[in-house]
Amino acid sequence: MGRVTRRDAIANRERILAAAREVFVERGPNAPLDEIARRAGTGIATLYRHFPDRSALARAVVEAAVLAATAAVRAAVAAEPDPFAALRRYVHEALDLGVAAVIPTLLDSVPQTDPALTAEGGALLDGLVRSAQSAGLLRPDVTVGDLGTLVVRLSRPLPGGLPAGVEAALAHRHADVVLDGLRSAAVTTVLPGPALSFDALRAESAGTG
Amino acid sequence: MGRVTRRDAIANRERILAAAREVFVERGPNAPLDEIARRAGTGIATLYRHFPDRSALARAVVEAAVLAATAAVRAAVAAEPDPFAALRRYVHEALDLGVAAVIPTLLDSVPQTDPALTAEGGALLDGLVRSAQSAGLLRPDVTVGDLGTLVVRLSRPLPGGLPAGVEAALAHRHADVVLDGLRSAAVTTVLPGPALSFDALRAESAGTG
DNA sequence: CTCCTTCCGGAGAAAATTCCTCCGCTTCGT
DNA sequence: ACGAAGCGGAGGAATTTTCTCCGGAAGGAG
Repeated sequence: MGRVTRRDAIANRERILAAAREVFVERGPNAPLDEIARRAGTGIATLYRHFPDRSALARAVVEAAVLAATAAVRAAVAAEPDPFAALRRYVHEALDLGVAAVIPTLLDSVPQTDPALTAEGGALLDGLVRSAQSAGLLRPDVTVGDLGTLVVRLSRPLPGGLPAGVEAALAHRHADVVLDGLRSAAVTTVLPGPALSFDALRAESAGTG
Repeated sequence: MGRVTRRDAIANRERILAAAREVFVERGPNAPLDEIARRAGTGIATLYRHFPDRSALARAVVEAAVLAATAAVRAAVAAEPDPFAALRRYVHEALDLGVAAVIPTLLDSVPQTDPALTAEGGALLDGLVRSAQSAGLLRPDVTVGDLGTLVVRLSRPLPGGLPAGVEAALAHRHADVVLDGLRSAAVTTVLPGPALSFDALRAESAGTG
């Protein structure tokens, strides 16, 4: 009894996930599912067939995003011996994947996510930050939380609707400005305000909706 | 015939404008007007009384935002002889005013805005950028467009709903990172991608909706 | 303090949007 | 070429959003 899934079905599922990632980032966790289907180039019924309701779709999007981000950190660490270079590679890669902003957007629409899911990527990134700081390459007053939220800021599309190509090019451009600001050599003032880890950020965000 | 406007009416108008600024930034140009009224602490009828329709409200919000931003540049120039310090002051002030992100959000929902409105602020900021670059303080490969869009990235609330205080503190913190990355001393690579002025940005954004 | 004018708030009908299922047709894989 | 799996879109139900109407509250002049 070959339990086979058809190729077009797999491809559609993939395109729906990608479209959902974009639309959720642009329009928030309550974005209309019709628009996701439209952007994926499928009918709305296909979306409902693959994901019985919004929360199932959200869950799948978050899971895919976290896995992709984790893989990107792992790849960056493997490819670059210099920890700051690894950080830099990760940031640009995360922008290309378009994977960062959707995670905080959907995390609290997705109850009881497995904490093990985010653990590995968080730990890897944290290690990268620490070793870049030990090597004197990354300014000592930033945290993993800053890194993550800066990438979120960089990867959200700007309001006003730029064409995708310009949007992406600007993001990489601005990432390089931010990365230059993150080097130890760039420090001119000690950063104000709360130095929050990922966990502290999640704890804070419990308060407001 | 004292043509007087009552004080509570003026106060309500102001609170609606402030709420609209926030809500438009968070939920986009089609945000429900009910939510704006609710956040302003007024009834929905009061909103409609002051602003006959969505586009009148949007127009008023944009106008107020542009005027406030222009005043902020002017004040920064007046207060700081050092052009980079003026830039820095402007960035932080713009974050406090919460005024940057709403402009691109609403600009194309507001047809036929007076170009003279944005002209002064744009010219002032452009002059500031140029003189900071001439003085060798600001990296030469950034444009006013970069400045503006970076401030937009910094002033949008992060997805996931942090409490307002944390949100603001993080924004100022990240602004300092970005500002350090904008100094001439920070340059490690030439910035990739398009170096767009404000006008070029507006021209680009005509394409996609 | 009182009266008149201006303004406010919320109810609720109408309009618009969004959800989500059903079923005839298409495409895949063998 | 046949059977099974998957697809798309129509369309009614449910939800959200718009926007007006009017009884009552609140500001301000005298």
